[in-house]
Amino acid sequence: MSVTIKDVASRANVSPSTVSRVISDNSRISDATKKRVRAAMAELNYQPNLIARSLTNKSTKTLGLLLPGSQEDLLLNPFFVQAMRGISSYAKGKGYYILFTHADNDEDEVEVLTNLVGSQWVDGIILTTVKDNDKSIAFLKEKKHPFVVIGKPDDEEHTYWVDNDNVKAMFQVVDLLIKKGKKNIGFIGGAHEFKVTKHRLLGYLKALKVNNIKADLNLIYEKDYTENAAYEATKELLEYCVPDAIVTTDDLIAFGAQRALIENNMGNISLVGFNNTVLSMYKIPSISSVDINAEKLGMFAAKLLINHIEKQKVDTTNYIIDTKFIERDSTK
Amino acid sequence: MSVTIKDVASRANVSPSTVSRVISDNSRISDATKKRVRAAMAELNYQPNLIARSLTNKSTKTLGLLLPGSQEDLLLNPFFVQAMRGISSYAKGKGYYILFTHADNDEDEVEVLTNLVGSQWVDGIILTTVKDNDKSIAFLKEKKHPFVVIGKPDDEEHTYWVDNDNVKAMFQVVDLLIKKGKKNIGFIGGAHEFKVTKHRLLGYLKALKVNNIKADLNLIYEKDYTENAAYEATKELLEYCVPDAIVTTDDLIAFGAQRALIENNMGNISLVGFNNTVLSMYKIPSISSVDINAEKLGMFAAKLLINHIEKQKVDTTNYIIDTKFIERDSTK
DNA sequence: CTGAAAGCGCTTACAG
DNA sequence: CTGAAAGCGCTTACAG
Repeated sequence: MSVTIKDVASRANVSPSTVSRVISDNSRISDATKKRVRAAMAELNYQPNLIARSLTNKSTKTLGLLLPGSQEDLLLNPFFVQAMRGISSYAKGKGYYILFTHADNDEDEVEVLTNLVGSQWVDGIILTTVKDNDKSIAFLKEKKHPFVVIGKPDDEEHTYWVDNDNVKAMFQVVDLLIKKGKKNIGFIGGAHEFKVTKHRLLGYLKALKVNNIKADLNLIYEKDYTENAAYEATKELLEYCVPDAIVTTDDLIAFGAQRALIENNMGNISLVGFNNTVLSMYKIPSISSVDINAEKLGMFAAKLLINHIEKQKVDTTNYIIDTKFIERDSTK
Repeated sequence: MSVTIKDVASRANVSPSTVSRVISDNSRISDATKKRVRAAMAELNYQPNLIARSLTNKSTKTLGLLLPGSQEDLLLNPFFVQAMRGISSYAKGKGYYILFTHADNDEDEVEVLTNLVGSQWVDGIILTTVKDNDKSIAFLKEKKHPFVVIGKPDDEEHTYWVDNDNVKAMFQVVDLLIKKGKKNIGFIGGAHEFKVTKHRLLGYLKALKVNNIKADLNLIYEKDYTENAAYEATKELLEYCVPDAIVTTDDLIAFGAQRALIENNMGNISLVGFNNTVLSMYKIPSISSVDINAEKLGMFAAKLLINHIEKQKVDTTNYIIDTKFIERDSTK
């Protein structure tokens, strides 16, 4: 059916081995032969069969991307698409394909990974969320299968990972609010099981402590990453007290919080989102947020993984991607 | 390194051929042998190497998904993630993997496809947007490579595709608005090059015609699929006249339109979005929208493609996915 | 500088 | 009911 290395060989009057060497631009092949073979390839419109190559090389040049399946709406968070774009761009530049899979639920995740690793489809795997005692990480470590994780894992030393400094990023936000005279600051985060929630909460607590403000657990909520869960949490919070400000771990959460605030005519209470999604800019008032550079997170995840796979000497096991506070009307 | 069919064979004292037949549950193998071989597979934790299998079978059991790269923000539209989820779910159920690639720009698209097809990585390809004289479609047809397209192509008869009935969906929206007494209705769509914009515009025009309202080109805008482009278009529109209602081809566009309306104290003008994204529900006023069932579009795209690849007899070359008008405050 | 041969891990037509 | 052999399309150590 399609043209193979043999067809090229016979057309150029050389052996298949020679054609293969021309493809890899082996220096021991004469220029004359190279020219002839390349002409034949062009005439026949030859493209190497990558499956065959993968089998001999024991490398598929593809990366597996595991998306979370646990929470229905999690995937709708623009973070994932942005990270995917970063991953995809970098991988493409290095000649890698991306295979993407999703888990249906938490238990399913390890099963998906088992199949992926066992089938030998991918050279390495990118995990997009991290939890405490993460089972996927444990599994891949045990299998000694190359992987990288977006988010800070338990074992920072022996895992490849990329992340923002979420503690610091949230610390700066809360510290700034305190400097502006806010004392009573609410915290509305995503589910506690995710490391990212934990780290941002730590930054919040640290800022309070540094500024000698006692933390009040009644001001702290950890729910789902949805607009509605955040709306409900904020209503609860408002029943408890009227805060000076509310910080959140995601713009979607900030949107829900803003809705509750506006409903209670408290639209002027300071509010901060996270991840700086497009729509935060267009809210009324526009919502301050922290740009976490999701695309860059993806790019560096791919970079770290590919370096590792190709056994480049890597001087680090992780990258910390910079964040940036974007101030808008909601904190002015 | 990893365990192969040979290892299983020697452990079970049979030939590799027999092991292979047990894997495919060939009926000519005795139950006793099957049991023995399966035990060996379990003990050794054997999983077939799918790359090797692909090479012999000339089928990779993976589908290529091409995402648009032309417009930076297009991908942030929740539609794509929802469609991806549908594709991924269906494919997973049928034992297919998804390879995803993106084009950097329009010209790049055919090049990406050339590589994908030539490398023989995928059994079929899913295209997620359709334009007039779509080059990607032309290319895949010429190569006779199996593919399916989300959106209605030029050649409806000889292409596999899934789509909503966008003409009808928009017709119903506009017809309803007219029945409610609106006459002067603005239309703000995405870029004209996309079929989907065209079809929704057709539905708009048809509804006007059926109701004997003359179309006014000054009420019609076709810009990018971004909040901001829509905001600008709406401002322009408002300078021209004060409409009774505005229909759009996307929620993101409706968001931008709403912002312009509210700024001009015209928040009470009827407004309709499209694609029914989560946030439309939480806008103030909440925005009516059309649910296009993106996940179902994805599922049926995968279904159609897989049927085609596996040469199931398919009684149709396309599926029309139902839409549903979700009425909210913006049209009450 | 080039070729023949072996091998990657499967599947399947052929033979018994 | 089972096995030996050939083949899928590459790459590379070995030989010359």
